[in-house]
Parts: sequence; C-alpha cells; structure tokens
Amino acid sequence: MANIQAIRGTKDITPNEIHKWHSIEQILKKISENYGYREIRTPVFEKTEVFSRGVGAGTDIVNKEMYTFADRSGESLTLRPEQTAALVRAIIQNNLVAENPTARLYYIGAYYRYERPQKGRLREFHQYGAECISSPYPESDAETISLADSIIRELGIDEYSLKLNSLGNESSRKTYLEVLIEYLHKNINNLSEESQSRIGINPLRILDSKHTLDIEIVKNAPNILEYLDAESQQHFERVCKYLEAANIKYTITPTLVRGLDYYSHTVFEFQSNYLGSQDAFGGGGRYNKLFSELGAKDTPAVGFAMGIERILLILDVLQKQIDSSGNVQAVIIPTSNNYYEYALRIAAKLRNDFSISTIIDLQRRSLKSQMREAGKISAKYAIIIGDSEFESRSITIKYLNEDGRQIIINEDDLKQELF
RNA sequence: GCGGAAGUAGUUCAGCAGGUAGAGCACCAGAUUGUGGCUCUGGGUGUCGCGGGUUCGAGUCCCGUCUUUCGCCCCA
Repeated sequence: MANIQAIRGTKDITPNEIHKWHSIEQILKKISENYGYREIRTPVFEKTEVFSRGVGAGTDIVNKEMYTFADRSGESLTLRPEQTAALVRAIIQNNLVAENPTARLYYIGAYYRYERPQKGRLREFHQYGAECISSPYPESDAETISLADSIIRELGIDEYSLKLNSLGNESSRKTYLEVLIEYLHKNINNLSEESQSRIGINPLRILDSKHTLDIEIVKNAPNILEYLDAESQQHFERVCKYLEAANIKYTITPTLVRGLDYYSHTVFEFQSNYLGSQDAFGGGGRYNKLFSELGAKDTPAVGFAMGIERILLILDVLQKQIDSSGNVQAVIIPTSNNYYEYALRIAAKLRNDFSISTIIDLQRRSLKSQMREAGKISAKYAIIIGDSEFESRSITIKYLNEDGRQIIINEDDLKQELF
C-alpha cells in the first residue's frame, strides 16, 4: 500500500523553507503599509456566483478551472480562484467605501484552480495583491503599479519587465472588437484551430496566442491603442507619464490582454525570464465594471496580484539567500536520565524568566551527541547538567562561540546578564 | 483538456545483455568512560512511486495507474 500523498498540485511548506515565506510576507506587509494599504482577509470559499458573475462566464477560470461543489444544503460553493471578485463582494457587504472615498487594501492568501500542474503553476497557490478602490483617475493606476514595483525591488528582483497596455473604456473596446473580428475573419484560414474557434468567444485572447500561425496574423492586426477614444487615450497617456515620473520602466504591448473579463483601461503584467512558460509573476489592471457586475453602484477600481510561489522560484534562481538562522538559543544537556526533572526546571527558568528559547534532548543521547546537536543548530549556550552540577544544584553554561568559555553557577544565582 | 520526458536512501544521482541495489553529501554511533565546530573509524537508514504481466528470476522488459517535469491552453 502506498503512503497517502498530498493532493496533486498542492505542496507542504516545511520548517526548512518557512523562513523564506516569512521574510517575503514581511516585505509585502511593510511596503503595503508604506503605501497606506490595509490588509483584508475573506473566506476561502464563496457562493459560486461571486466568481461566475465577477470573473466572467466566458473565462477559462470560470469554465474549466474552478473547484465548485454543492454543500450539504445543495448550495453551489466555489473555492476562490482569485481574490478580486471576492474582495469586491466584501467591500460591498461591509460598505468599506463609506467611511473614506478611497479604500486601499492588500491581501495574502491561498487560491485554487483546477489546472494541469507545472513548475510555477499549482492547484493551491498563494497570491499577494493590492486594490485601490474608488478612484477613476490615472493616478491610482500609477500608484498600484508603483506599489508593485517597490515590492519587487525590495524583494531583490532587479531583472524583470513590465508590460503595459490599455483596453480602453467600453465603447472604444467595442469599436475595436468589431474591427478586430472583421480582420480575423478575413484571415480565418491562416489561424490556428484553437483561435478559429475562439473568434466568437473571446477574440482578444487571440492577440496573446503563442501559436506561430497566430503570431503571423496578429503582427498585422489592428492595434487596440489606435482605437482608443479621447477619454481612454488621455487616461493611458497620464498613466505612462506618471510611471516615467516615478522612474518605472515599462514596455507598451498592444497585444497584452488578460484572461479575466472585468478589466478595462489599464492592464499590465510583470514578467521574468527565469520562469519558463509561466513567465508572469504579477499582473493586474483597472476594473471599473466589477462593482456593478456584482450588483452594487458603479465604483472604479484598479489593482494587481502577484504569485508568491513564482516569486520564490525567481529568488531561487537569483540565489537570494534569505537568512535562516534557527531560533533555539540554549540546549540543556543532562548526562543522566535521573537529571531530567532538574533539567526541566532549569529549562522553565530560562524560558520564562529570561526569555531564552531552550530545548532538551529527547533521545537520551550521550553528552557528546548532545553537544554535537547544540553546535549543529548554532545554539548560543550549552547548559550541562552532570553529576557535580546536579549535586550542588548548579549548572555549567558553556558559551558556544570560538573560545568556548564555560562557567559553573548555582541555580539560584542565574541572572539575565549571563546570557 | 492535449502532446513529450522522468520517478532508485533524507538529498543529488549511479546501476541495466534482466540474477532481490550503490556513491557523495546529510544522518546515527564511536575515537580509552563530562564537552560542539576540524579530523579519523564504523553504520545503508531503501516495499528501486503504486498495481499487474512476461520470466526460474524484474529497479532493469510490457501494460495500467499516480506524481513530477517540459510544451500547448491559461494565468499568479
């Protein structure tokens, strides 16, 4: 019988790697708060309609990637495949834009998509994201991109590209779609099979295809940026200006479209060469229609998300060493099983009175082995309890540095200064 | 969901004309009975992913399955 394994596409985060997560989370929290963003947490599951209406019924995420199930009452629930739609639901429900017109929010959590796993693509994965709610102005687009950029730099990722595009507002996108569809129909015989069938469903996505046939056709396809109306164009120009002012490099990429229906105006993606096929480690854009899609009054918003596992992959390639020093300071070493009672009392004293993280060997090993262990985990002190110490109610403190100095001290004379 | 590759010790990997497994690192124990890091000695810690088939005999060949991985799709 084989051992039980974790679900396909899921991973354990073991104590050996948890420090990487901690330090990333710390950076995310710090930079977010520097920008005035506050954390929000929502449930991992929602009514299915939050996502089917929010993310969009025509998207792959909704059509083939959601973990959807009926609960015992028969209600259709879904494990969140992304945060934005659920976050908007929470904002509406808690009326978070009532107190202050601008809500700046960030989140870190686990998300679920039923996809074929690959490097950097898991069924349970973790995202950080930030959303700026209630400003229709390009300043807020620039603010969120700038926040993302600050985080990436703080993480130590200096080699990446930021792709930027505008999908325009509803009316300019509609105009463009008509022109695009006409063009694609004209060249339908030269498109890949997949793209041929996609014309009617989601023609914008063809622009993003990696198929060689499609790439040829897309080269000469009408450029979405040329179809922006005055309002959309002005918005996009301002965003670009602000980014330049913030010294953030970007590449305008008219073929950048995103797989979620709720985007309009600005869309962007952060890409790295170190990720192989899954080269985007962050992305987002403006979603002015999402609130009304979920039944609230129109509220403009912009935001982005980053994949934490993908960031870890990049940091691994860059060999960014994240400090992993263990936190055990003292190892108590009794040389006889009879001294454990005394040893435990000393341990309690160290932990409670002096706040020193302390362990006692639980394998009843030899003094030599226990000393080895203490050295291996880089403990600062070895507390030895041998025959003479036990009899005189004292302990030997050996300082595990280079000179290895050691002192014998009575239990009652233990002082904070010794550590 | 589609196509290709792989799965051997904690880990990185070797093994193959089919004869029940090996190396480095890690780990454990010891170096004349109370002291870590360096060194030396000793120890293999494994249901060779799982199930079935062929065979006297399978890690090695065949089939299935699970998982990982590369590409597609999609996205973080």
